Amino acid sequence: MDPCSMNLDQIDYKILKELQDDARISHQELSDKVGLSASPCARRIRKLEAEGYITGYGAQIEEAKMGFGFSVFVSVRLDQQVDGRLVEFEKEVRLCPEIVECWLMTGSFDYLLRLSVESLDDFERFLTRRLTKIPGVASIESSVPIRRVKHQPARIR
Amino acid sequence: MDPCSMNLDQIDYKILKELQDDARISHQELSDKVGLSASPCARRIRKLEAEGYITGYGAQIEEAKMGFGFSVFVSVRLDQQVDGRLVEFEKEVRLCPEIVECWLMTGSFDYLLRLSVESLDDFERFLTRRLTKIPGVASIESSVPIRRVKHQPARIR
DNA sequence: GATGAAACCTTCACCCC
DNA sequence: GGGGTGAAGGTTTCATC
Repeated sequence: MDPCSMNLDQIDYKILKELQDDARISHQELSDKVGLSASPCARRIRKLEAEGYITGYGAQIEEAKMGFGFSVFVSVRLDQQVDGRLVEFEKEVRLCPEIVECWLMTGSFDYLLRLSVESLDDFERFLTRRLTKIPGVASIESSVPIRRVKHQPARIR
Repeated sequence: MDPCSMNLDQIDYKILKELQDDARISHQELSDKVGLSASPCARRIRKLEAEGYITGYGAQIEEAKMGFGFSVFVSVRLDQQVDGRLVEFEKEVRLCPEIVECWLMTGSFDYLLRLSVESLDDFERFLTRRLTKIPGVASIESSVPIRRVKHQPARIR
């Protein structure tokens, strides 16, 4: 399952946690926090990147400030569970900027989406003009969140 | 709604997009991409940070490599919708490392959680020993995803 | 918005345990 | 094998235009 697994120690986990919180921390400051000097600290980071533990570094953008403060969860069921339908649907999903997250689910074989839109009006427009027009979409169920209580990008041991 | 809104132009949006993809890009390279020189580019970044458009920078960690490659969505309904119950539940949520995401939902007034666990066994343990033990939890419904089709941290105009 | 100098950070070869 | 040191090169920052 894990072709290139190396054994991480407590220092590695600490480095990952610190970098998850602040990707722009300097090697020097980071090395102080984890109890190492800058050079071996940098070496460990490079190794974590090369082995795929760290996949990238991203700026966290405030969606609400972008004008997309309104999220909606949408469950979508397709009328046929054939592979072609899934491929076609997923292709459309990737093209919609409103869909910020999409999961293929077991069970009733449908998709869970999170949309990021400006308003309820905006959501309705997207629903009627775009989502329902995708071939194979059989039924749609929406849930509106009040607020995000917790959000942790990834769990670290 | 937006106390400190400044008008962003196309260059600002481009800067945000580039930084979302690669927070560690140098000001020099970024300035080339957006058609500016390094110094005004850095000024814009500082402004975007100060005004709250950029809330931070984070390393992206591969959960699967951490041993938590298994996600489960869980819908939780509480037996009472009184404020105290919500506060208590949310306090527990923040303490559980397995819960990586939590939304308070409208409608049936419950929570949508995403768990990050090692395995189905691990999930069952968490469910029976911890989640069902939280006071006020009336019912739980789980959905297991097959894979994440799309994941965009935040939508940018 | 651009330039250039000072301060800072990253990187690498090298040494040590 | 992994950790420390120091010098070279690159990057950020700031005053200035």
